Amino acid sequence: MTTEHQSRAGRPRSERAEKAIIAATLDLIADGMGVAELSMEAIAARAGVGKTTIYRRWANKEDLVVDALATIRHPLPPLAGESVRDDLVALLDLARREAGQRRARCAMNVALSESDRSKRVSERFYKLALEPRRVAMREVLSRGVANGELRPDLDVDLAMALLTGAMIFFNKWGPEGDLPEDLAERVVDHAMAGFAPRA
Amino acid sequence: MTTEHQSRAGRPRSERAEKAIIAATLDLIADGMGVAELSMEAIAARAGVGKTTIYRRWANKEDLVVDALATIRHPLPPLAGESVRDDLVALLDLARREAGQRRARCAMNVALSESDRSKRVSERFYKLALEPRRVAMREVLSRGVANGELRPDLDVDLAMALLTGAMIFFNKWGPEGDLPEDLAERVVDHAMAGFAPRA
Amino acid sequence: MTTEHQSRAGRPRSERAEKAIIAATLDLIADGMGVAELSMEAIAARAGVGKTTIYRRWANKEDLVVDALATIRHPLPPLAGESVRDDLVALLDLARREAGQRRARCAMNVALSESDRSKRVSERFYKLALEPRRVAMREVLSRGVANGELRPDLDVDLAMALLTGAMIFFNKWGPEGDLPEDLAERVVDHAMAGFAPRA
Amino acid sequence: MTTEHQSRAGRPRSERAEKAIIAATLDLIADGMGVAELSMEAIAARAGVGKTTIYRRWANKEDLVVDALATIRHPLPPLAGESVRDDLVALLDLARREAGQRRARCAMNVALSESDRSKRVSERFYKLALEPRRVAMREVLSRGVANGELRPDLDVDLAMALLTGAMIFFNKWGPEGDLPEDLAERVVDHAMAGFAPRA
DNA sequence: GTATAACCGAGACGGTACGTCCCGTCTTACC
DNA sequence: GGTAAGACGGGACGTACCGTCTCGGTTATAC
Repeated sequence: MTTEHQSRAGRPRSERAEKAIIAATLDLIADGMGVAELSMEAIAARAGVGKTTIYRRWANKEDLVVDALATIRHPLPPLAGESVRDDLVALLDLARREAGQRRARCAMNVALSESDRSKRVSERFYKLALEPRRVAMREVLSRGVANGELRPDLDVDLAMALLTGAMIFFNKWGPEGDLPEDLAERVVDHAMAGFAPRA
Repeated sequence: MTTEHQSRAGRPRSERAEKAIIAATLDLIADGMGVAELSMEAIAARAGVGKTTIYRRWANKEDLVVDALATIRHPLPPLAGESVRDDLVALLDLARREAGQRRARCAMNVALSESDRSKRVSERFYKLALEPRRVAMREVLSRGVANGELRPDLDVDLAMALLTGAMIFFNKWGPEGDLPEDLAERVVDHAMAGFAPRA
Repeated sequence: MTTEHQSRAGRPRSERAEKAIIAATLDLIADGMGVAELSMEAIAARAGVGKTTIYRRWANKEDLVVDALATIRHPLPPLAGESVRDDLVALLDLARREAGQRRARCAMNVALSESDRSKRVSERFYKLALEPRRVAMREVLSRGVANGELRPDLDVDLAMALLTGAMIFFNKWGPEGDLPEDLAERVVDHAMAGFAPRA
Repeated sequence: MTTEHQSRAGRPRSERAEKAIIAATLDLIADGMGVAELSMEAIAARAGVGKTTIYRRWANKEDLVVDALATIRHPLPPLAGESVRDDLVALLDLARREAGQRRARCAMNVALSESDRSKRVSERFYKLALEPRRVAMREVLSRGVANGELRPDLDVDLAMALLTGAMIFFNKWGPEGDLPEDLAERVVDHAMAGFAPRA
């Protein structure tokens, strides 16, 4: 028998409250607020919750924001695994599509913005949102190197920086409005082919 | 009496104060604050200036930050113009070196972070800091396309995104401490050669 | 089966908890808190008891304080009954000695202080602590009037106010530290003799 | 010329705000609140003032309350100076009349209540409200001793305690409603004559 | 002997007020 | 008229308690 009753003494914390807080936080962030403009009192009010209930779970605003952002699911796209090119396109196209969504976009901004001041925020976000994709991308590239689709001396980290960085750049300073649908394809093709003239 | 000084009546604004304010702002940003955490009262105190003196010149914090960041010089490196590869390396290596400097790094962070919250900050930063380099880079690439160093169907914008994005990426999520000295070279070489196996 | 115990079903209330709560309350009051500063959570913690256990017995802080103060014993001194003067001295000297005790002193303060805010506190205190002494004092004075020790037209209530009031006054605004040992005697002598010059 | 300009740098504090704060405080106290129930936020709101403006002047609620109570004028009654008896009656009758007024009554309660916990409050109140009367009463009694109206060995402090204490007692535990109009006279007469039968 | 019921401690709940910090504005005296 | 100083009304911060509400568990009587 495994009665490993982990429950602590006293009334257990309300799952309902927790969800309401996270939801309120994401709503307010998506409503166009930056992390700094976002107020705990507004979150509490919107969630129908006392401030205490928030501070019992998170020590400060940033911690809450991190966890809230972390709850946004960033599922990996299905990778066919047939060609490196197609898999990379799938991965990058996910980023392109997310750029059009308020929540994901804000999450990215927040993660980028806090990096120097509060390491924890960006590190946490990195772990939860970026890491899985980077792992997937690394596998795709490594596989490519192994099976000869990519050149054997490829610097995988560098290749990832080129691909990911390009998407970040377009996200930030790309053309107004939605990014072109074939952007991911073109980025991958250019990166794989290089700039050199075809021999 | 006809003193022809066009200046308005009264005491002229103190240049000294203005400089002190800008300096204090940059110092505080470099001391690890985000734009939101940065406080006008702290700037005024650090600059030895009344808050009035700040608000007379800038309507709010953001405007001040924009101008402060703008004062950071972002000189272009000398470009030999002999080969596309060398010129690109020179441009990217500047970014690598700046990543080691507190001020420039923080400026970059601020610019990246504020993009949603206050378009003006990141746009202004783009104009002042990135635009000139992008123009230079575009020239280098276009010249390469023209003279056959690069393949004729190269998407120059996309190539710039790959190169710039990689540097931004390393800046943010690269290894701890200074970036390796040959980073720029390796980025350029990989980008130009592509990932495909050498035929 | 007809066990005639009237007690309701279920676990009986813990006498131990009740005593601990009262003790904790008095301790905290004696530690220099006013009724308002006194916190239920501190009482519960000090008593090693859940807040529920307190609120099950008392509806609010005031009720608890009232009951706690009521548990302080205020025994009457033995009255020889031989002379009005000696009996009055005995009664007043009790008050003088109590002024030196933390608990009794604080109880007095609380009773005095809460009179407007919460009538119940001061009324209850009056009933339990002052009333018995006033009854005794009234008897002493009445006996004196009856047996010619005191003048026949003496206003007994007023005489009691003079005597009691003087002790309260010294309690509150008297000299620092313990009151002089002969204070009760002197108060009684002055009150009985009056201020007028001896004929 | 006496340009002893005491003014400090910066904008001077608003007398208007100060008065509004004091008035709001007294209003709320008179509206039946104890010191503890009284809230700074309510005071600020009622006074149309930011909390900062209050805290700039007073460190905490108690300090404010003390000063607010102190502003209640407690003018001395005119003393004819013809007889000790009449002057004492005048002094005590003032206390009787004040007992009927909400504000003065609350002030007294507050002063009494805080004595143990926060010495400052009661000491300050004592200085401002009670001291002047005690000085006056002492003078009256001393004059009486000097000119033979009172007996030469009278303990003036003790006499004052009897008189003042009696009034405090009636204030607290006297009959419901207003005190009888001739109370002061009767207290003084009893105290001066003593309890002893007239020789 | 086993339900059942009221108790117990712990501690989370929605709130209110605290005293602090900073906002962007206003108001002085001085230069 | 510009300047440093600093007060202004306002709003959010994170903390402390309020009095209420669950929890899992204990301890009695009642069946």
